[in-house]
Amino acid sequence: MVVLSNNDGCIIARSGEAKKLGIKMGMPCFQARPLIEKHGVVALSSNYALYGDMSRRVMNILLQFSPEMEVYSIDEAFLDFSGLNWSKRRSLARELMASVYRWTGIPVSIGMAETKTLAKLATHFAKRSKKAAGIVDLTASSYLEQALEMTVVGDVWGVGGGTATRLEKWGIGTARQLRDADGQWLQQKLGVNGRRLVLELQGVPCYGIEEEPPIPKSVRCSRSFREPVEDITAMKEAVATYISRAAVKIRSHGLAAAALTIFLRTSRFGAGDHYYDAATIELPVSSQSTRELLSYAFKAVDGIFHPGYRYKKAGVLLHGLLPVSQVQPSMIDTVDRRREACLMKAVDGINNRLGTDIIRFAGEGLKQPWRLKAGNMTPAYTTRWSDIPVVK
DNA sequence: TCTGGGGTCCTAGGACCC
DNA sequence: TCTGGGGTCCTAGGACCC
Repeated sequence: MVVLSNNDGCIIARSGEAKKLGIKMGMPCFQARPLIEKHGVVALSSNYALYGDMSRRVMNILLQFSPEMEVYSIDEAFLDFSGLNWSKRRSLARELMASVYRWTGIPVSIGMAETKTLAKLATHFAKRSKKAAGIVDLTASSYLEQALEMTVVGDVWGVGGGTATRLEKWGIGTARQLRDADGQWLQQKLGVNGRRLVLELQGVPCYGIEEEPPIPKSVRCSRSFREPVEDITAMKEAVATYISRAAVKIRSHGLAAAALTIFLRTSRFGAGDHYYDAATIELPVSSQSTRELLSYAFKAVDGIFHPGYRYKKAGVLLHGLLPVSQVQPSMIDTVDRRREACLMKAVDGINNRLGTDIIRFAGEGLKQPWRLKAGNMTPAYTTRWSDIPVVK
């Protein structure tokens, strides 16, 4: 089985069997099509409502095992187990694994170590080793050397493709060699991140547990289109939809945007005309009102839209985000911000209670033919009444 | 024919200040 | 002949993460 990205474009998750067939991460779906058809691979559209909800359930269980927890991504979290001895850690980890499995049906693996980088490395082995039974503890462990030796440098957390190639050129091919590299020399080569990498691998923590999710500094919403968009009305509908999404998001954090950027692009692939352009507008007063943001966004689209191109993607960025309470008002403001805030609060309230998009802006369009395709979606088992599993 | 989406951090260089 | 020293802020580009 494989899971596809938005628009059923790329392969973004694979079962063990799919990996064995040679289907690569990030591969465009159409390239994998022959393999998929030949071996009867099930290709599912991504179902973020389901994944998000299941993630939230898992995280809530984890929270019961350590109050010091950082939700790192949709399927990863860091927990602080410091101060516990080996046997206590071990039994807690086992209990945690069993609880998540019992309450959600999701198998998890656990890596423990002195630093985040080493803990990530430990999970790598926890996931793969049969003997480990899902738990690997590298804290003051005799296996640490072996694990570092067996890890290629590109698999270390924080080492991407480009850095891995450079490191290998300097004769650093394994995590162990990276740990033993000269920190000062590496700092010259890779900047402060190089130094942190070495220290973290040596067991000196450079990154703490971030319990509070940080307030976003920018919010982006962009999508590829199902069919290329050639008409400015459809383009404005799409941009309005993205603005609307992004605005809901900043309001949920109590933020206002000082500026917005709109970008349009044709396909990045193949021959023919490639076009990309972006326009940024600084607002006279920071705003979180969809209506106001929309009026500027439309002006931006007018400025960069050129008929004749087959646009494949558009997106919006809200930046310069600041808590509403810190927004600098203007003496010559033309917007009644109190009224606007009441309106947005009412709209968000209704949509929260009755379902996303119950109320939306006319500019977002009705038919929205450019909307994503998702050809093989699993039901939203846990977030939609009509999709709820039935016990027979 | 068909190729995702959303973030953060760091650095170098330029402009500017006293 | 010779031309200081110490900062901050902003931006673009690169790298990384999931």
